[in-house]
Amino acid sequence: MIETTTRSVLEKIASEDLMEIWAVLNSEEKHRIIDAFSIKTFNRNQIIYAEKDTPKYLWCLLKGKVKLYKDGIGGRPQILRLIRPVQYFGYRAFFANEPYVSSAAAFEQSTIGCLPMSLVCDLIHNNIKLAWFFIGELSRNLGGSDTRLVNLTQKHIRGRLAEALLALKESYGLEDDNTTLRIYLSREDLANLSNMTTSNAIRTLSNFVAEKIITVDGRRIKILNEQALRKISKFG
Amino acid sequence: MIETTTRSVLEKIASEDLMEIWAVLNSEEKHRIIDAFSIKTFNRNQIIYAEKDTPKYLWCLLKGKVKLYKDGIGGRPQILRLIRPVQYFGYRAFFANEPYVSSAAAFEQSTIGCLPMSLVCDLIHNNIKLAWFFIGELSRNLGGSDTRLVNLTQKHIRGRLAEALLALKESYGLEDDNTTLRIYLSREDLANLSNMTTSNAIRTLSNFVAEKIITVDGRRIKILNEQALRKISKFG
DNA sequence: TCCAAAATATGTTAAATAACATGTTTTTTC
DNA sequence: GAAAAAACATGTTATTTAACATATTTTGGA
Repeated sequence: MIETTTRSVLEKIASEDLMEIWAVLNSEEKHRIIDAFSIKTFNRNQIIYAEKDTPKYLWCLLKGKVKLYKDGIGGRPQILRLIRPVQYFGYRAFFANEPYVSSAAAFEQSTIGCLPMSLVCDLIHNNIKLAWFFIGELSRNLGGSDTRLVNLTQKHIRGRLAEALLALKESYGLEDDNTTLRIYLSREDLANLSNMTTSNAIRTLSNFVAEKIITVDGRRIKILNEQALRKISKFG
Repeated sequence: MIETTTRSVLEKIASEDLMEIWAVLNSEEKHRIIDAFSIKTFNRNQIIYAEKDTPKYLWCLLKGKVKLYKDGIGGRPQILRLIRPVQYFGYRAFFANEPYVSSAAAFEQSTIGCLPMSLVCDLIHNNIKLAWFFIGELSRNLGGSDTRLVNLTQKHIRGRLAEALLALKESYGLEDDNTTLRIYLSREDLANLSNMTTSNAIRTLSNFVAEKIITVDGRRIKILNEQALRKISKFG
């Protein structure tokens, strides 16, 4: 039964982040959520929703890693945002009352919960705190998007790649060795994150290795000199 | 007295857009707004607020034209959004609980109302519709910002300039002749809107004139062939 | 009205980056 | 385990765009 599954998965997650949103609800409302909440598994590179789709659900990444991206000129994708557990996504277009302008896909196998937006709207009407949660999230995302716009348009290749590596660290953290990025991206994804061709991502990555700023072993990237990365990112 | 001024200016504006937000308030709440509302005039190029400032007010453009922009590498500004009457702005950073990441300045002499955000927050707590208004605005802006990111990074110069001209038409409309843009931007502002150097904005504008897509008379731009502009913008 | 400053215009050169070509390695699939 | 496909790597060339240089025109003050 879905309900049982939901409960057990949610209990395993046990994240304050996840729960703090719903903490404001009363017991009856919480039951409505648990009943409506369904959990799906997405495989590596599987699309969760696509541009132009009609938004219906609030998605919640429970486990795994997800990218929001948008296909541009000639279908060239640009990664817009990185989603980590436990974050909500996919609600913007619904709130704007438009079709999705971007797509979501799993970087790796991911466990994702979803809740009908109609229910979310119902709950917002009775819980101003839920409204505040979304106002805050949207505001932070918009600030990030504006900053990213300037960074991606004005920085040179090295600056953009350095920034992307720092963003990956920020979003997904490091392994226990405290140097290895806890995400393994293809060179293509790395390029789509940094607005450059795959060839240039490979080349620039090699340059960073030659300069002993990072090491690369397949898709495993170790950050040796974060200070240098910050400098390159800042200078542009 | 400010109150009198406020009333008289607001009566002149008489915009449904402006009022529909506050329509949900009761009489006592409306009085609180009118008392707290103050109206300022900004001259051409005058800065309304600057990056890193602490946000305190909800701004409302009553008359004139305003740009939101962000200084990037080497101080090169990028225009992020165009504000027209009657639109609200400057609230995002407050809601995100961060300093401003962008600045606002008047393109031309503008009349702008402002209201303490603390009051806005108070009102939101009692009026879920006000919360919905901001959720909607933030959501539409975020979608626009994501789309703009891809356009500015992937389109070539001609595409970016064509897009900028269409955006200017969209935001500020045309004069009575139904061809002349109702805004007179410097080539520099046009460049900062389209992510290119001033020289390239001038050059590309000249090319469009040579191709009979537009005419230029000083800062007065007439759109002769909007279809062509759309094609150039779309192709990239 | 004249001067200085800013804005506009245009040509030339240099730098950054994409596009293309080609080979190698790794991964997937049957 | 072999074949095919995908990913990675690297060199070369072409294109796009910025940077620079230098006039010319317009604008805003004294």
